[in-house]
Amino acid sequence: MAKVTLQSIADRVGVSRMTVSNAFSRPDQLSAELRERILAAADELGYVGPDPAARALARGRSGSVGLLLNDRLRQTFEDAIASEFFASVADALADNGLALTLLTPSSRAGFVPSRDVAMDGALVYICEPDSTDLAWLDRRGLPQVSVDQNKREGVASVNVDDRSGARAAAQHLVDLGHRSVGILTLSTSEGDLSHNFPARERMLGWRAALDAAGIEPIVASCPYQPTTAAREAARELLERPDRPTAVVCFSDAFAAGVLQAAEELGLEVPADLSIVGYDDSPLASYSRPTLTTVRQDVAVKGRAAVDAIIATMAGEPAPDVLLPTSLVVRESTAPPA
Amino acid sequence: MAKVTLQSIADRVGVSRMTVSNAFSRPDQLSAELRERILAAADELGYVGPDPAARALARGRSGSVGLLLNDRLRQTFEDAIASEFFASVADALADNGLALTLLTPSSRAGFVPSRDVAMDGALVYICEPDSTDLAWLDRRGLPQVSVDQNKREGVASVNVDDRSGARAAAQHLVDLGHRSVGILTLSTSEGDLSHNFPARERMLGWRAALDAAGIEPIVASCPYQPTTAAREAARELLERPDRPTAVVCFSDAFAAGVLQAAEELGLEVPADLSIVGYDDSPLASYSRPTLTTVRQDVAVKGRAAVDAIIATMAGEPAPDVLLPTSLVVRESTAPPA
DNA sequence: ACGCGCTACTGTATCGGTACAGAACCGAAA
DNA sequence: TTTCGGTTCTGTACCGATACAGTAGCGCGT
Repeated sequence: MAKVTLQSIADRVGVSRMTVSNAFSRPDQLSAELRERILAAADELGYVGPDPAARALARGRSGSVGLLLNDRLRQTFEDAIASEFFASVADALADNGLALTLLTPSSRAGFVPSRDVAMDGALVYICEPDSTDLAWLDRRGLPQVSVDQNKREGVASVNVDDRSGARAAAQHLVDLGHRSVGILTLSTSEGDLSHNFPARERMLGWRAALDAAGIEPIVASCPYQPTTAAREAARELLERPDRPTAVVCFSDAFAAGVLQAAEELGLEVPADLSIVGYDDSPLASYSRPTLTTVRQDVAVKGRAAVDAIIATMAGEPAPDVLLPTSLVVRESTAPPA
Repeated sequence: MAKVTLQSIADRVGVSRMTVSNAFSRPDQLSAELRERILAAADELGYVGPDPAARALARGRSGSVGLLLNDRLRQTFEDAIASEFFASVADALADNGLALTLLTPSSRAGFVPSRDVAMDGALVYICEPDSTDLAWLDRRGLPQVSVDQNKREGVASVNVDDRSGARAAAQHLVDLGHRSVGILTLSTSEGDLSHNFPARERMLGWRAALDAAGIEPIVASCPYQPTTAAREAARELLERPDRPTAVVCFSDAFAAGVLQAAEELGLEVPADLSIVGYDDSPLASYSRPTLTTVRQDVAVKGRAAVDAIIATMAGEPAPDVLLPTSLVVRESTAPPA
């Protein structure tokens, strides 16, 4: 059987194609009675609804929003926080009649998602600021929102107030009486934290509190993956002669690595070592002892990102959102021995 | 400035629009020299590349594959296994020049992702077999692959050999000498496990091993979310007068709930209670004690699903894949006291 | 009887590409 | 010289919808 299009339905009912289109897309443009007849005929012919591709071309928008990541997803998702953000974004978009399309790097020559995938806007989540993908988005003139990244001129942004969060984390240790504090932060490929918003802000926050207390931290770092890297970096930190009595970490996963290292070295947490994580991921509650950490509301972040991209697509001025954090004190911190 | 299209470039270079199209999409159709000139002109005019929407309409395919889920993503992603699968799918698709679009339920009236989103095929991941979304996919005649679901006639499927995995888990407990075993499985909204492939197969596997040993299990169940439900269900199970000496669980998250309940009740794991999880999610290694569990290779599952959808889209016969599992013995199991 | 505003429907011109069949040209084999 | 195959480029006909302006008919106030 031939493909069913608006035209075939129009012919069947004896109206113009435009009227059939309106029956589906602008019900207020025709009488209810005629609309019923058209829909019935469409159903009878096995019509599914206006073809999304054709509609996208004619309307000039595709109804989907891209999410740009520099890393492969498998890596990104090792941390539950990323996937939770993701989920929140997808749900919020769906409620606004938009679909989420993932733009992850492709190994296939000639296929560049940020250039070749139809979308009306994009969320830029974890990207090098000078990535070619970003350049394609710019070139297409697509509305963008950058999340957990440095602001770019004229681009909407959604960020977490990581500096305050980290400051609270470090202050908590200071208040408990710690005077020797370690920092386990993220080591980026460039060796330069300044372009990574969370890494830079958290560092500034930790140092702000420690500086005020006259404490010079011992800094260690490790890459985002694999998970074992955190444990090894933590071992080194804890085997130093001037072993700190407390450690603040870039994430809960890093903190879990410190916990493992402490266990291996026979250190009691929090009696011998206090640990503070970041994010309040599920991990923070599952681990033993449970982790003191800085909570960020990832669901809210996702919704904020969606609100921002929708506003930007509507031509409204680019908002800059900064979301609050809160310290969650659990079992992994205590005064020093 | 007016929008740059193939035609503007053609006019600029003095060739036909078709030749410009070929310069981008079929480089072998024209001389290298002319192609260079065309690309240079395109670059100069600020052309980004063939418009994805127009290309989708003309070619008859959109270059993206949908992932259909019945639940909201936020819920689905509470389990790391789902997001890992997801990530693996996205990465594998990208390597094949395809994008991944998420089809999650929308609260917006008139927007039905499975009907309204452009795609060339769909992976059906967690869906009621009689969902309307599935019906739309069918009606569109879209190639499908169902994952972790019962096979449907003529639809490709990718499943894990959950029955064998569960049997191995239960057999492990039998071999350790347990004679009183609890099962904490998934309770579905319908109260009927038969339509949920993993739930049914795991139950059949557990029972197969236990039946052979003449053991009648004590069965408890709880919903997939929230996470606390597992702990509560586990408490009930462990407070029975005939408390089992071991429990097999539907997932590692469930097992973690049992672990928490045991802790609350002052039971030592594995001395007083053995626990076996399922999936070998990160949780299984993080928890204390570490969890004995059944490993499934989610990355392989994702790649298999992608291979299957690509084959199906190419018109090849629908494959039925069944992936192996393996028992991973860690600290949470031991002989009964 | 006339003009007015409304609702209900239609005609035409895109949207920006791709497929496919051919035309023009050129060197080599017969 | 003719024929033939191959490369390179062109013309035309879609792909399946939507936007927007326009027309027809109708009730209504005057």
